[in-house]
Amino acid sequence: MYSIKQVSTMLDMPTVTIRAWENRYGAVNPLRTESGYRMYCPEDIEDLRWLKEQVEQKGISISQAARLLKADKAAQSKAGSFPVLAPMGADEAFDQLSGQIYEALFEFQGERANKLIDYGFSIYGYDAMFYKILVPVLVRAGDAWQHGQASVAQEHFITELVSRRFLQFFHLFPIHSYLPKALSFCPDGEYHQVGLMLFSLLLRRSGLDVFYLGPNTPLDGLLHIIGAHRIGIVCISITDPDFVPKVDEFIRLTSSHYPSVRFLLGGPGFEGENTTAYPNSVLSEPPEKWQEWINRFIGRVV
DNA sequence: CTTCACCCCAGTTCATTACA
DNA sequence: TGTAATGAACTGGGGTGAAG
Repeated sequence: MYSIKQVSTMLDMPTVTIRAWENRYGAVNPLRTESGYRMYCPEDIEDLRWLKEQVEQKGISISQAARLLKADKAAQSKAGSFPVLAPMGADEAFDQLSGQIYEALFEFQGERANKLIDYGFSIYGYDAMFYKILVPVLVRAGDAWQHGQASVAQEHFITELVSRRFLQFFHLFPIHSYLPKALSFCPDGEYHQVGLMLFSLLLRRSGLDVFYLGPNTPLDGLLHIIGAHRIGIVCISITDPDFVPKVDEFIRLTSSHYPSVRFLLGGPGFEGENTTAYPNSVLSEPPEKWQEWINRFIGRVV
């Protein structure tokens, strides 16, 4: 949860304007502390960001944008808009929603998938949505593609849409300037970014400023970025061991210019022995331990 | 067609009070 | 002491309608 000051900084909006939008148009309805202070959840921040975009980029008046937002939310909450979840355990509910999102995406029903995802965020919050619902969607899409049960187009469509939803959250978390900046990417030719994206999001949520370059990133020019922006940690993910020599060479070159930069290597491409000249940089922890690893890392650098 | 007064909308400022 | 809440008031832009 975030204070109005933090939201103001994140969205580059004066606090008075945020209050005016709430009081005049009911744009958002943040929770309050016992003393009456506003506390904004990620969904409130997303709503404000959406409203700001409508006003600034589409020229819609704030009153009209707020009406659109309310109408959209009312439509989403209408009975029948979403399958009513039968009484069940949390894991079953996660599996069911994850399955519904996957099936919608598999059928290229992007609008429906987005509404299901919005619905999930409003019900379960973002932690559960990431780990219990959206990550399984990505894993299932990857498996289906590998086993020939999904086409390349379907796998790309699913990955693209879910990735966009992930990356929206990059801008929501406050940055702690005392923490090192991170650069994360998959080298050119490597297109599988799911693990990298998840890890980068965790870094971002922990307060690091993350330069997320995504998949298929040419290595030329990265040295300049690392120097110009004083990058402290470089995260590289590959699924294919064939990329290891190229990555090793990049690390060697970067370390010769910037010895203090720390490298973090992840993905199936680094699994197994003797795949890289920098085995100490390989993140061997499973995804569920990544947050603990980051907490330990931050504890060491602060 | 132009001018002017009026109104509405949206953002901002200010004063006051209370909390962290 | 800085931050946040509330409410009133101010400001500027834009739309509208009457009068000339």
